[in-house]
Amino acid sequence: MPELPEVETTVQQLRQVLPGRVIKGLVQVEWPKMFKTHQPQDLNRLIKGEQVLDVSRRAKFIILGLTNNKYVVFHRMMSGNLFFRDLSSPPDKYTRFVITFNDDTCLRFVDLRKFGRVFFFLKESNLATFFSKLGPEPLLSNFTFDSFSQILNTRNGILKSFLLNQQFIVGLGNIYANEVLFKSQLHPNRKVNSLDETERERLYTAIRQILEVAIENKGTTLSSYMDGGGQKGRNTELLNVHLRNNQECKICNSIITKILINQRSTYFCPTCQPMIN
DNA sequence: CCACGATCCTGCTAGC
DNA sequence: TGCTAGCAGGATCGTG
Repeated sequence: MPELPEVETTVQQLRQVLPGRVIKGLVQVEWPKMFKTHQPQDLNRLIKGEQVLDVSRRAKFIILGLTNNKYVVFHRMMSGNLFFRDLSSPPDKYTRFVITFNDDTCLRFVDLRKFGRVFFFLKESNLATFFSKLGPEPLLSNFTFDSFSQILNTRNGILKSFLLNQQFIVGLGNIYANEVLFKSQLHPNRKVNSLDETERERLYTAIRQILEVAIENKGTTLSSYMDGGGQKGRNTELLNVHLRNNQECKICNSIITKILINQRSTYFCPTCQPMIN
């Protein structure tokens, strides 16, 4: 899926076009399993006539805030995209459902692998409950080094797995976890509780820098990711390790190595990220 | 608490 | 050329 930078990019763009529009209906539902809280026909009835007030993000979820305290939440998982289109624009392949608006525009959920998910909530409190198990947002000011360090204190698993677990910190996926570890000069198989103060600081700083730069570049496009207007991200060429196995490290010319951690491909430089414990 | 595997899907590509 | 195994940006659930 899109990770935090790709979700944030989409949210910023949808925020410019969706607020103020009135929902006409939910149509062209061709994969009902994506709807996790309501049947599509019920959701159609619940959102019809409501106006979009705002578009926001929590972790990798995209939230449409509607009138009457209604919230539609999307998760794009691995291959999902949200495209704002005119009704008359050419069809997007792999469109799984469409939310239409009164002015003949629409929002298309396009998702090759059909892993994407849709949720609906009827009060902000229910939305908060839904998000309650998520860790902190790494780019918010309340994500301080001290708070991060406290989370690290309670863990003793593998570092890469820790970064991918949304209960501890949200927004990182496989690409950016690999890139963050490279920038931090930390081996992905390090134990979380083995990091000293300096290493924790490097990790904390890298998380924020990697994500911020990726957002500035409107995300990373590997194959299917596109932003809300159907544009590719520009961050791809900045990748230092992800998908670069058997290529030279841009810093030290060592050969980038690929290993598996939790069934996920993990790329690192054995020289810049030595295994010490 | 943690690790690991299976699962949900489709398409692309590397290798034979 | 044609087939197939393996892999892909994520998350959840069950088992040990």
